[in-house]
Amino acid sequence: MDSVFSDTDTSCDLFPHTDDEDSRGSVRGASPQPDQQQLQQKKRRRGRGRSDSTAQVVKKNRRLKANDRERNRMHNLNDALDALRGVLPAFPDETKLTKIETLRFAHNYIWALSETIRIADLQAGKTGDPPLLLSPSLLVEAPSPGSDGCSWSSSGSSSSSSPAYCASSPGSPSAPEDYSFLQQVPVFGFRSFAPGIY
DNA sequence: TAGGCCATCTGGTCCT
DNA sequence: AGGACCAGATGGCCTA
Repeated sequence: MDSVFSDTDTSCDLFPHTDDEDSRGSVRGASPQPDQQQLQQKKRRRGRGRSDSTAQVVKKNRRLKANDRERNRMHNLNDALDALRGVLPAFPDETKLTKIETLRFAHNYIWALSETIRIADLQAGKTGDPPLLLSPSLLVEAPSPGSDGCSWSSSGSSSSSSPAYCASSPGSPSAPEDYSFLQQVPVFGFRSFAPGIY
């Protein structure tokens, strides 16, 4: 991963004498259309000499800065995705979830937890017990949201029940058998949940 | 080798 | 004007 970043970071600096179009043609386009190639050659020929005007330099610098920001933005997005992976129950085979799998799994995980709460509340209502937003059994049986503490609360947004769940749950890594309650939920099966759920 | 996944670059659009 | 966000394009890596 880091090597990839560093590679492209340096590649970012590998555009010392090319404007945007040139960089696209030479670096990205493995097989540009012949016409485009000719155009680019013409451009390059025309561009020799004084062509690297200050306007072009400014444009190039802006592009590089934009690339850098975009890279950071995507890194932030991936960090958030990693944090989400950390909160979700780990797979027994420890294969890293892909991005789309992470999102779908999170979706189903939240749904399953909501269902569990709903069912627990229903049962509490039947037995005459005081209705609990979060039943003790859920807190015992539910898998820990993550080993690195609770990131639910950091979102600080709409879901008011999540922090309570987190606060009551010791953030210890869960054994695979801890997820049995999730697998009882129809949608949940490790890796089998995914495509076409929503 | 084909297909999936990913990182990056890029230009366009919207927002501040 | 500059930054954030987005989608398309491209190439690399990995796996079945």
